Amino acid sequence: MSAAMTSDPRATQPKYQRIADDLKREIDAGRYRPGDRLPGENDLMATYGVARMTARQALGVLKDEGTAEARRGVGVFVREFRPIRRRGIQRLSGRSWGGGASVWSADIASRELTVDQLSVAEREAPERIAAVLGLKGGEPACVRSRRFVLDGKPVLLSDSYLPAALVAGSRITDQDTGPGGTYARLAELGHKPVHFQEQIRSRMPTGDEAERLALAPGTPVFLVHRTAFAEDGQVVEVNEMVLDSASYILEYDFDA
Amino acid sequence: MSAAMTSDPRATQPKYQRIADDLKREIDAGRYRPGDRLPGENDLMATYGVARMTARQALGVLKDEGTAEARRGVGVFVREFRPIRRRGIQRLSGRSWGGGASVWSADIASRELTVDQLSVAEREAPERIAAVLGLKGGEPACVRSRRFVLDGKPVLLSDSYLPAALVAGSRITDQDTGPGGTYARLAELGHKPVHFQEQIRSRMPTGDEAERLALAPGTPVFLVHRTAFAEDGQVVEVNEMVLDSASYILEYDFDA
DNA sequence: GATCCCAACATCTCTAGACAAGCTGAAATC
DNA sequence: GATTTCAGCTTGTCTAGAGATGTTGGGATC
Repeated sequence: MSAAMTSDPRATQPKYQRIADDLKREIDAGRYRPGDRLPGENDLMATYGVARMTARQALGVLKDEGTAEARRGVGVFVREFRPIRRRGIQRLSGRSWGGGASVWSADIASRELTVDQLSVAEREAPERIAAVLGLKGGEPACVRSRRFVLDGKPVLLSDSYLPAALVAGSRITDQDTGPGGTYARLAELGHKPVHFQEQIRSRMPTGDEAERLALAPGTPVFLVHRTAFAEDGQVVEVNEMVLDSASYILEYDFDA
Repeated sequence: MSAAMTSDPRATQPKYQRIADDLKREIDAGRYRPGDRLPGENDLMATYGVARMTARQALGVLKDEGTAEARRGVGVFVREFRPIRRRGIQRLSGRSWGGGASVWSADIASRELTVDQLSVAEREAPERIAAVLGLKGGEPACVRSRRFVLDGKPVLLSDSYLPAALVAGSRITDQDTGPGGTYARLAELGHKPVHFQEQIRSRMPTGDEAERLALAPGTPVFLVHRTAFAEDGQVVEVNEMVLDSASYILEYDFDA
């Protein structure tokens, strides 16, 4: 979507998007600095010859992104803290505050974390997963369910879903975790995951979860729902994880 | 139903907001479930007697929140992965952070997250905080404790620690959240935070936390420990937060 | 000098249309 | 029966206005 932006400005791109891009470009170039006033609705109407709603929509893009903020009766201003480039590193560390054993880094290289239960199947995914993966009409998914242990203690349940069509005929189903695991295989198939989104919830475990993770009573679990996107924006994997909150802390780094 | 629309006994609320609230209420009540189709633009125009742009704006509120998604040519649907059951969920995404009205960004700005309890003091910080901040020998920290409410429900407790020497004489202690908040002030003082690290834990709340957040029994809390670094690597702020896990989902985006 | 009022200006809300673009299902065709 | 076409639905984009509401600064008043 954004690829066509720079390469083909003539392509049917909404006016409001073009105006928003122009503004962002000028901000990036330092023409407008944090705290500066941006052209307002009236300015954009005059400059670009568009209607108020269109100018508003353009400014709305910047507002939604957090790049700009409007002060009613005053004007639109560049915000002090612009959106980050979301280049975070994901780490799942065991215990201790200052960062102890990093068991999971960006390249998903696992150290002491090992798999002790594994099942692979091709079947229909739950509705919520299928929707995210873009599977229609009972199209099957490749499902890998795993349990991970750390120092002999089970700490993580993971269900990984991939579109079956994506991995048809490959040996991805046999792959274990590790540097040469799922993601490397996806890359070989031309579907290298380059962007990730994680949603984290917390709740009390179900009876089954408590048993499989050998949880002490009163220990909540993390639910991590990760979506992996390829370069073209396609969802190539959905991973649902249940983590023992007594064994894990989640760590994220990012820049302003 | 439309009778209530015409007269506004309470403060005049925008039509689009009222319509959006109606929809959200019905979703919360289970009248529309995830995956269900919502009334579209035409439906809302007919039901509420508003123009298309107004109906669109109402649906835009749900879209921005992540409650609903529109499929062009098809309709508007309740999302599978809603931020949360109830309406007050926030995204604490990396994206949001940097964009932030100091702390929370665009999302929250449009969603009435307000401070309802505030205390500022200069005192010694707990050991673990003082260590991270690099304070020695009882050097004091500036501590801002806040409780945030969303739609009248308390959802977040926040303790922010800054080296007192860093903010001596400034009015940072008076600042509230918002565009000109703590981070903007730090930037003015030459200690602009540029890098962040977050550690997330989950556990059952203490009695005090449960009371202050009005938690339902069996609801765990998130603990977010955020460290903010300036350009030179110095730690300029430590923020410890307790979040109602029933009201919040944490969301992170990152690239490989 | 201090206070109040107000006009100018900004964003916000809303209208009543219009056409474009994408999806779906049914009818027509092969 | 299988395929293609197309009408009718949907959301997306856009216009040219209008009034409401909030902010600001200057001028008149006290």
